[in-house]
Amino acid sequence: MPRPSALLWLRRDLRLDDHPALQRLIADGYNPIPVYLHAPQEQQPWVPGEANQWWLHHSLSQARKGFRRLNSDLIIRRGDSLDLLLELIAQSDAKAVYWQRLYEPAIVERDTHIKQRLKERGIAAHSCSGHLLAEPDHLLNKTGGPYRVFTPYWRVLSAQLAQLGEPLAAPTQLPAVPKLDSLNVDQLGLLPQINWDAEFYTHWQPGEAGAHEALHRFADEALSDYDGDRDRPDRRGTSALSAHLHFGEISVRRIVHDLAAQDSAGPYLRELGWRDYSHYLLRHFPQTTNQPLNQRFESFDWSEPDPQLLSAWQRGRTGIPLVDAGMRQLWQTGWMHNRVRMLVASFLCKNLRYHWLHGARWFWDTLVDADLANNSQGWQWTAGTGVDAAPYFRIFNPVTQGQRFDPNGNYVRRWVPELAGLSGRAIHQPWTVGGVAGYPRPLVDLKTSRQAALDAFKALKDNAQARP
DNA sequence: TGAAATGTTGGGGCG
DNA sequence: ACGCCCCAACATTTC
Repeated sequence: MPRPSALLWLRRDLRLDDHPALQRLIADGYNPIPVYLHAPQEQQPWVPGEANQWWLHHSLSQARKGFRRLNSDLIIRRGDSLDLLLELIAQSDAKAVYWQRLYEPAIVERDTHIKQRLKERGIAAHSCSGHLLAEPDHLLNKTGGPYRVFTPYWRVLSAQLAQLGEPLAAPTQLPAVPKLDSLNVDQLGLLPQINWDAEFYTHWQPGEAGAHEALHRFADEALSDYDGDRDRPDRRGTSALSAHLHFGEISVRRIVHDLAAQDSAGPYLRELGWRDYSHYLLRHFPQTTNQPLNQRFESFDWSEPDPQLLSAWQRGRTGIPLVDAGMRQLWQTGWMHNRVRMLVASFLCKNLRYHWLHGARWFWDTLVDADLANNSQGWQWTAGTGVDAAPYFRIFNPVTQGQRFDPNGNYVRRWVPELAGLSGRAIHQPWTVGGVAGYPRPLVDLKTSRQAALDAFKALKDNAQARP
């Protein structure tokens, strides 16, 4: 008797290597039918943005090639996930569905509902771990609540890394899938309508092969100097694995496994810990995609955004070189160096005093690695409204930061070519040499806007004390 | 995973 | 020789 089939419902686990859901499906005696169900509407109100979709298009194409190379396929459909699953089950006589768990609130709710509906119909539904280093529900402090500070959380998580287990090898062959209708990736309409992504292609190689290439590049060229170079936007000191990780083209366990042998891996593993922590926090505080975790900030006096100022920030025309360099790098490549992300965020939330959601929404649309957990926690961290967040008074000075982390001005020079002629010292403060034709004067004064932010935060604090 | 203001210290110039 | 001032360098405090 032939083996029965089961659906392998791929979502953001577009890989063959170290794929627990795939391996468990096979171990349970099924033939996998890999499917991708396009249903962005189910992620309201955070429907994936443009840059994210660009990456998804290419990641899906690569994943489909990967499965076909093993004699399998990836069936692509669009609609309502539950309807599509039931339809596929009827058409293929599949007996079970396997998938890898995700932690965004809307997806958790959907998956819970789907699991229940499938079980009612006698279809086995198995959600597997694999996206994170640890299941958020399994790490709690002594009082049974979630860790609200990163360091104790990381102490516990990092102690568990030794017991992560070996990554599961990719299959070398898969059974053919039955004849089923499938869309082409093109038919999902994921690529932008305007020619905005042209430069993306020179920076990124979406897909599992590109993910492993990036890991090797990082391990060979950057990991040993990571502790110092990760803060240098003028160098290739970071892993640039974020988008690959977001789409599950490589598993975080694979990364830890391949890097942990190197003595210098510690600081990078800690950054992976921050990734897990963001997902952990989102799982335990699902409202933080739209609301401040620290409720005191509900009544904070954010400024009403001036559309022109907001647009200047978005497109890198603020007159602050390092801020503009970062925002242009984002617009042109779909990515921004992490230190510069903190800095442009600090500028928006503190110097302009705009609500962090304005920044979070822009990042959501323009980052190829846009990830709801990382994005929400990152913005709340900078705004000072989150868990273990930067205190309100920690306001970056983009001039000082530029002199410290882009000392020769090469990063600014690359992304703000109007300033290329200035020296390393003047390039972070062109107004001190009379400005540069074609480049705006600073839209806000760093000193006075900083003071205004401090005053606003102080008012919030006094207000809180006034009504205990 | 800050910055700026304020405080302290110690060497050197100078009367 | 000594006190005084200046100021850089560093440390501490405050937001």
